[in-house]
Amino acid sequence: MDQQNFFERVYVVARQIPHGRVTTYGAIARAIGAARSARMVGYAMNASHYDDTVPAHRVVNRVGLLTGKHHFNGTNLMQQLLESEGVIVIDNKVQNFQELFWQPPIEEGKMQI
DNA sequence: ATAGTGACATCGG
DNA sequence: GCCGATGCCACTA
Repeated sequence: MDQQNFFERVYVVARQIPHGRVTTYGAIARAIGAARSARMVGYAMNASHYDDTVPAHRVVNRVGLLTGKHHFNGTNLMQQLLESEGVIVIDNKVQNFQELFWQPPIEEGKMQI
């Protein structure tokens, strides 16, 4: 299928993020069965700029910090988008991150649970 | 084929 | 509890 590429797999999962929720790079990495490729998830997100169907602004690091905001239109666009969805963001950090955190469906076949 | 890089995560001091 | 260093894997040059 299309998800033969690592990037596309990341996009598929990222698109599953519910509106007003956030997730982490590591969570996505695990969801696609590449728990140790969290860095690549962010890398894939960078390429997602060509695909506006990927809500990269809903993906943050494990502490809820908007590390990738610098890659957006250069300003607080990422924060604005999150706040627009009801996510409180203060100082580039997601508030209630633990509550808003959404765990993507783990592909059980890819990873041992 | 090798080397360098990166929007993370984890361990150690 | 905070800061520094290391590991990790896929992509690009």
